[in-house]
Amino acid sequence: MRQNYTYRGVKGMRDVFPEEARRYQQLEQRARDLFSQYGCGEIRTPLVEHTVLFERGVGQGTDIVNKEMFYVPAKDEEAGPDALRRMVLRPEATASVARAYVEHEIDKTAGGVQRYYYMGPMFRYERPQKGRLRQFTQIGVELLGSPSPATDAEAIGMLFDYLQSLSLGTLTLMLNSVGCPECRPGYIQALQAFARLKHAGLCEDCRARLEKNTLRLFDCKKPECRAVMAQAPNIQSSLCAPCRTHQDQVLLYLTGIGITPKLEWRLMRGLDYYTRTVFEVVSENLGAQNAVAAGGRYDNLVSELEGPATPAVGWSMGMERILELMPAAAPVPMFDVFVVDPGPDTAGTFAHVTFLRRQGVRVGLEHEGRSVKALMKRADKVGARFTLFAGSGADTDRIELKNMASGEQVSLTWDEIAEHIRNF
RNA sequence: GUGGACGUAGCUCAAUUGGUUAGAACGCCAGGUUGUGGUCCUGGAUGUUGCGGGUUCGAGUCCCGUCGCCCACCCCA
Repeated sequence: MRQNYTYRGVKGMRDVFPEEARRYQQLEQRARDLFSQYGCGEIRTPLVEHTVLFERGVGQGTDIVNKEMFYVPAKDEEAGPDALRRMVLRPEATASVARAYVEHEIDKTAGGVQRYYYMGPMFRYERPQKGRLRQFTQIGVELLGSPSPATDAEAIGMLFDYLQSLSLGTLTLMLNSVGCPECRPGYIQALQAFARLKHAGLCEDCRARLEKNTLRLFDCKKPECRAVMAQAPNIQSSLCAPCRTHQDQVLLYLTGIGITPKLEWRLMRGLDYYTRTVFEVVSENLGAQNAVAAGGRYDNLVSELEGPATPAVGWSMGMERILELMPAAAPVPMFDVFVVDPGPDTAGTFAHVTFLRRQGVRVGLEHEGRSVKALMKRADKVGARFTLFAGSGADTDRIELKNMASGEQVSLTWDEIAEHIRNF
């Protein structure tokens, strides 16, 4: 990698070359196939949104909004109120999906539960480290319009099935409930009361969290704090009856499809919009950034965004983190046939090759006029199953087609080649 | 934003207590008689040792700065 390069790419943003891009494509394909089985259709929302969407949707107090946004400067001539001139690169997509749902009045035009999946880049201005980039890719699912615990289970089931099909090593699915506006405030108060009593045993960061983001007290990694928090009041016993029932039902549905999440009462979420069910999938092989996917129910987000009361549930996963866990697949050959034509005049060969390509054959052809030996090496290196000797005197009707594995060589006309390869 | 490591050919690494033309494997390129690969053999190319400054007779080796990258914190996918 060149250092000190004047035109280098932006920090925390990667270039993906074909070999790796193929891995992304496989994940995407698998997602499209599976999610469509669940009746989900793809939704594509813009990479740029008004800042206020995330301030309102994700939450004013969250780090994502406070320090991780990529701002997009507005042009001077852009008119409108201030709020609509401030724009950012999206840090996540749930708020965008909810926004689109409201903006297009989907509840009126479509009716029923809306089931979407999305995939694409997200942007967060953070210091890069293992498993964390400034531009990263998420695949996510959002199911809007259903309050049913079965929908929670369905969303989790999709995620589970997806990850299961990728052989990623040991993954742990953790689940919890963060309650609702009815029962959560009471719990937070109880938690605060507890933490104030234990104030002396908490680290500096946690003392700050205590006031600003009480639920996040559980996220501290310091052993002292963890020890203290292990004694903290359990949100599970503070849940109101409807939340309690909801969770029981989710677990019941999950059990029915063979999924038994680990109930983790300390699991909270960093985004404000979650209600009731929250879950997270972690791997032990990812270093500090160990979450592969996370999500939950957000019954109030749509109405927060001036939409109709619309309960919803969804999740998203980080493709790069999944890729990190996936063993690199064996490289696939780029070509069926590689053409050996040392030149110098290759116009005829070029035309024939195009003829083959138009028949769907993947043909490799170099125009640099290298030696036969060099071209053969290349053919071998790129894994072509066949080589085709063209050019010079014998370029009229019959050309030689060599099977690279067996060494067999046959003489064919250009018209016969495509079929010969297809039948192999 | 905070802390800690690291930065030598395309890649992975080496270079005695600072000492003279900075090396190796792999990869790449070219050959090994006449247009046929994978193995083997021979030969070849590439580095302003990230950049800038300092100490020194002399620095890839030490010091400072800077940029980059990595890991961790914070936080999260």
